[in-house]
Amino acid sequence: MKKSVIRAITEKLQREFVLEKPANLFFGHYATPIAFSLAKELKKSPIAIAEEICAQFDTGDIFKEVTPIKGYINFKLSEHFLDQYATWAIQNESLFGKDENHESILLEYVSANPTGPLHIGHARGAVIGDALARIGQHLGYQITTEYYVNDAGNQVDLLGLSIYLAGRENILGLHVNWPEEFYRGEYIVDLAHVAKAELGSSVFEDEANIALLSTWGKDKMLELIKSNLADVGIYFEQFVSEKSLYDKWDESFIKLQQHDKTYEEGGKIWIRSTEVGDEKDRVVVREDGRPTYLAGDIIYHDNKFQRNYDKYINIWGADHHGYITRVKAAINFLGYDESKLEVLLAQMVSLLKGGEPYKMSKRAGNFILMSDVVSEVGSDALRFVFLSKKSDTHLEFDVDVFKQEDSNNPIFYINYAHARINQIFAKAGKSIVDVENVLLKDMSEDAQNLLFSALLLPEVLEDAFHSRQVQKVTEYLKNLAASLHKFYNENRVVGSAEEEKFLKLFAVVALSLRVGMKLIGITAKERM
RNA sequence: GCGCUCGUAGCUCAAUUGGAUAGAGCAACGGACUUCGGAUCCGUAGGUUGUAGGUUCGACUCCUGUCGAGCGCACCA
Repeated sequence: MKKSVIRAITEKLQREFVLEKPANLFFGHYATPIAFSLAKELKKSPIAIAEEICAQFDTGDIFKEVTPIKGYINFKLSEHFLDQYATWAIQNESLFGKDENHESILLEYVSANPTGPLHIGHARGAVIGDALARIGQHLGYQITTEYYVNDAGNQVDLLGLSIYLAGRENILGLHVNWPEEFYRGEYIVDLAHVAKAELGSSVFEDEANIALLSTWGKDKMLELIKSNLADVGIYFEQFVSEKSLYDKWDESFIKLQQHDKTYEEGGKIWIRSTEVGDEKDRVVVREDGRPTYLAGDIIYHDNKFQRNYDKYINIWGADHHGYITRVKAAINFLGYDESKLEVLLAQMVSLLKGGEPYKMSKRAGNFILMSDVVSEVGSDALRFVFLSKKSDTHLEFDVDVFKQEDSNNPIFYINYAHARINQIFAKAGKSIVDVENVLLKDMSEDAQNLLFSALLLPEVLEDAFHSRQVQKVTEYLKNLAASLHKFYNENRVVGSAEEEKFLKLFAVVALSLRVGMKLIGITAKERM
């Protein structure tokens, strides 16, 4: 819809312009403030320019009216145009909102350490990444989703040690001196019991088995993470193991050396990240020859860029923000265009329970499991809460309040609108094919506005994806549902003279609700 | 101390990325059905967009200062 409008206006103006939607539909469906920017150039008042431009347009197929108001140029679409689009949309549901972008994008998200179950903070990035992937794919982008598995390093070792010690204490009944840092939480003890069943309790008798328990535990945790994700309908196309990339270190290291971006000092190898604004240079290989985490990420991003995507999106928890400069530096030093990497930060989620703050930490056992919240409120509600907020705002909510949400939950509100439309069709004894060719003309202003809103989904999706702000979709769905409920309360459908027109109109609304919900990972209900 | 993110109605959040009168939901109050499902709708009230400047036709949005919150500031990941 927007594209047709832009094409028609470009034909007349022969120049770039900003097209926006007026705050109030009373002005028109679309508007452009171009007269303001032309004012200086033409040395005339915006109001005069707007009037002149409007005179160039003749009302025809697309526009019913083109009017200047206070310097803005407003476009009102013709019913004929809206009706044609509506008919097409109803008859081509699977194509509605589709587009033909060809950009290829590698989307990496979640990538939580395989040392424990996912917690509520991970869920935010997970849900946002998944929605972006769904929307992007719908718009034609070639999106590959990927999970980077940190299966090497201290954290995994610590997991093995924690299971080992938990086994000694809980299964062998031995006294254990716990180190300062280890993984707490009952899942470690559970793991120890599973280890006993699968590996035998003797595994806890020799500390040489810690390495085995690390690998074993990591695999178990990855399985658990996958099932946590599956519970909210998230499936990754690829998992990339950090460990498996270490073979390629030499290759990446040579590139860095060739560009003179590393140096040796104190027996360690450093990367010159200060050259591109980092606070200090970073160690990539320790004195004992073990690579640091950053080395792993350098190889990984080298590997990513070799796969030659048009763009790379990483969704990280906001606590990793300080890491962006380093990784971008590395990408630059490897000889790639670091602007192709976009890092979206999912801000911290602060949870309250009964007004008490919850401190979330993976190392302490005191965090809220994503799976607990999902089983309490369901996947749909969890998704909707996270998708309704910009990812970079600090989000705070009380679990108890979240649990209470039932009829006040916006999901119910939207589903109700969708189910309601189905009920009306049933009541009228008609189906969509009976009304899809009805001409939508001479409708009230309200009906036309509702139709226009319902047809906006494609451009909302485009906007949401471009700006990487999925809350635009949930916001749209809430508004569309509200418009439907309002219209329903003010207009009798079944039995009225305009029954068929309204049914067709409602069919378009239901279509947008259904497609929009599907793209945020929620299935619209036919009845409630 | 330095850096990143954020600060909008009592609460939780939007605001077409620099555009027209800053909008929703919750909470509060007052209304609307012998109903196409009231799980809905209508109305009232609620704001100096943390604060002080600046940029311009125009600022919640951009710049500078300042206050406050969260998170970082590893040879952990």
